[in-house]
Amino acid sequence: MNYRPGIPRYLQIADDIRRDLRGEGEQIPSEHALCARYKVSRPTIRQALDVLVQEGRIYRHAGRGTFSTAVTGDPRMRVIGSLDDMMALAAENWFKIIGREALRVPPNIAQALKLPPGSLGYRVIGVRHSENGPFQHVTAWMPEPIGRKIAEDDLSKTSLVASIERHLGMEVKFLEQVVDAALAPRNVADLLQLRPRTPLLRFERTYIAANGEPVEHAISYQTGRRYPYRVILSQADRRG
Amino acid sequence: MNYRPGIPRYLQIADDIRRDLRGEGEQIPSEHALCARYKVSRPTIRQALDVLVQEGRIYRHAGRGTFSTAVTGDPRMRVIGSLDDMMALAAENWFKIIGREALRVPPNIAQALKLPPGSLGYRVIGVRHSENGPFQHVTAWMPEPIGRKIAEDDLSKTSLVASIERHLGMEVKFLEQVVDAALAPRNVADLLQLRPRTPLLRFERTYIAANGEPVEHAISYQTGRRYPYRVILSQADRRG
DNA sequence: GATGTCTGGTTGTCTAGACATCGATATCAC
DNA sequence: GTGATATCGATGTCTAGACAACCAGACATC
Repeated sequence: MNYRPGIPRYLQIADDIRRDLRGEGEQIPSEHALCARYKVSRPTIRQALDVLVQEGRIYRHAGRGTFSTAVTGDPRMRVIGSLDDMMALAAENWFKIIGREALRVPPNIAQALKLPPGSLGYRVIGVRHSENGPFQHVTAWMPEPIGRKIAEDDLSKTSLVASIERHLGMEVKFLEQVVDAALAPRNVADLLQLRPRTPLLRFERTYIAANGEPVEHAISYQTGRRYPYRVILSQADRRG
Repeated sequence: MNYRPGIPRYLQIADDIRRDLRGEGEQIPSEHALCARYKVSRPTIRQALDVLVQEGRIYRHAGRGTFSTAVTGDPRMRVIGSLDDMMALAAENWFKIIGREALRVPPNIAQALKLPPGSLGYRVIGVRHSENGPFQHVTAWMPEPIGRKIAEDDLSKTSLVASIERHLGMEVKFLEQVVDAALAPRNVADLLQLRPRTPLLRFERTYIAANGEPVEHAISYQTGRRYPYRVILSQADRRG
């Protein structure tokens, strides 16, 4: 294998092994064998395998070996958190902006964004459409400096979080979310072309950067279409 | 530091560092300094820090240092997947079983559990209660061999998945979930002491073991109480 | 004052092993 | 045959470094 310079070997090896996975629970070569094949030391191989374990594509069993998981890859099934907008599973969808402006933040938003009460914020309201029509109503707030930076961006195709990450130069690392079921408010029902009092999913999300700073708070209503996702349970999740 | 035998050092070090985290975005000692403090080599320190990065408690910045995350620890806020029953956030809750029996599985359940049509399965129906009353209605199916093994377990205090993991000797690693909003069916509304046509969250979950084998499929209705959780977004999530 | 450069410290990647522990298999004793 | 034991190969943990890439701040230069 010829390694491309500038890219860590363990990532290149992980990519190579991932390509070869059959996804049928088969055993993959031992770490020692992979050392020989890729001509690297065992810690490097282990680092590559760690990536795949983290992705849920393989699992290890001490004393037995390493195996690929037999999870079928339903393309609609995404790992939670893979998208700003986790409802955006339709192949084609776009965001229609209804309003974007700088405003003083209401108290509950100020608390979520850790801003002083009465601060200036930036609000974006819009509706997400698929080829079948509108399916999501979003009200997003962010601190005013962030809003000013993304003000010129075209948000119809990219996502808010992607735009924020680019301007902030920092990874968005956490998503805190509250979900419940609610009957469609009048204005939302109108925009989503639904009868009033249709049951909807209501998400309240706060996106948080790696340093713990909240960067966006959004309230969204989704139509009752089914909303599938996959969670990879990790050991860390179980410690509580 | 005195290391306890039988427990990997990197885990003991991670525990020790975690205890000292202030959670205010402060810089923690450099890896070199930690090597000196804990008298281990740098790869071991890095392995310990990897655990904390994975948990979202710290983040690294190449060339600058390592910092604790300033995420406030709302105790109601749990990492998704931390519990079999993610609604079980109430300090006290218990599960009242309405029925448990071996039955032929309906076609949609057979598909989810990857069983041949018409196979024998094991069904558990119950209601989860908190001190405030019933809040969740569950219909869980599992393959008959698994059901037989857990048949004698007391499920009122433990969770189904914990029971399955113990009997199976394998970790449950994936959760595939579909969520939507629905109006309460009559029988569910009765058992949850709600008016008919109350909007409810409806979850359809498949729990999958590390080898890809489905071990449980559950359909549950939750009352409209708010349902908060935290997601740690990882790099792996973004590739999909 | 603004810009570029050097420097020290940090994390990122990688080597070449060592020993421990676990699990399945084969062998041996009964 | 059956059960205990030995063995072997697998992953798990750990050492003691090396060099690279990156960042911030000090310093010199324009």
